[in-house]
Amino acid sequence: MTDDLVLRRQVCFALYAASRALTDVYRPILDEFGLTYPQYLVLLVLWERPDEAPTVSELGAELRLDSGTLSPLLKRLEGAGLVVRRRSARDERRVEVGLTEQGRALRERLCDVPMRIAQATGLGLGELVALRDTLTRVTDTIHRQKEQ
Amino acid sequence: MTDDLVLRRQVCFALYAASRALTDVYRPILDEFGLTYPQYLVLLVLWERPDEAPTVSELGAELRLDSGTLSPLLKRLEGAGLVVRRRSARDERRVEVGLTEQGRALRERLCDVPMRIAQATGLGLGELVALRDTLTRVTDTIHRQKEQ
DNA sequence: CACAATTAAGTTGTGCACAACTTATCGGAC
DNA sequence: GTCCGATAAGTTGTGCACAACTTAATTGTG
Repeated sequence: MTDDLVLRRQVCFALYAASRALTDVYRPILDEFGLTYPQYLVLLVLWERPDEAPTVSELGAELRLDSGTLSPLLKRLEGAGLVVRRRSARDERRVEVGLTEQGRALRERLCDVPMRIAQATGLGLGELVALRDTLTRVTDTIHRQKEQ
Repeated sequence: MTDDLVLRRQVCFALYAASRALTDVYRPILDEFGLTYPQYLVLLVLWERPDEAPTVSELGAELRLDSGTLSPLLKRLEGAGLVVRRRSARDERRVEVGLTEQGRALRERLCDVPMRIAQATGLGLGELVALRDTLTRVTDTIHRQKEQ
């Protein structure tokens, strides 16, 4: 019963440790491009819809990050010349984030990253898909509870 | 093929998102005790062997955190009166971390936390164990690769 | 014993995350 | 048109993570 407090038994620690371990795999790869993992995530969203120029809020909804995290991160991506920010014409509160030519071009240079990461996990494709779906289900369950 | 770059397909994002979502569940619970999640993890290790007073390095090996993270964290736990740090007698380089009476007592007040977290995931016990084991396997695989 | 290499903890600097707050704009009720 | 509440982004402050470095103690080798 109080054995529940043992570190190795806890899913949460396994999750926390695995998340950091995977980020460790990303780090040297992304370092070559001067990117951090959260910056890479922002680029992933932008690459998915290269002509939409989502707002900061829309990026945040996708990644579940708020402006307190995204504003300085986007400023750094802009400083690196990968992204442009511009106030929306019809709603001056919004800031639209678009890719520069350089940011667009980076996509092809990073397209083999997911495969390299998948290999590092040591899991098969089926296991990876199952793991992803379980984790997504957990995340969605938690967020659904939070909204009530 | 380049669809591999889609955010929702990536295990890593699922992992990153799930880890943060679970920390969100912990936050209000641990807040009542003035703890953060990493601080709680340190206490978990200390509760497991309450009479050993592990060194900073030993804590770090267990949690995979370095002194750059642990030193200030332990200083805060000491400030909160939950932990004491003392230089080892036989090796003055080492710092041993022990529980105070207050830190020891906290264990009982937090013993129902794992169950509350498990419920928030929406997963059954079997799924939780399977998830934990898969994640632990991934983490171990990555760390084994890193050592070579 | 001397001293170079190693080890342990701490410090500094950068970049997330997130809470709490501020500023500016927008939309609706009147 | 005016004002009030809501919304969007940014700012500030705290606490991780982690790289790179510093300081101090210890170990190993000649």
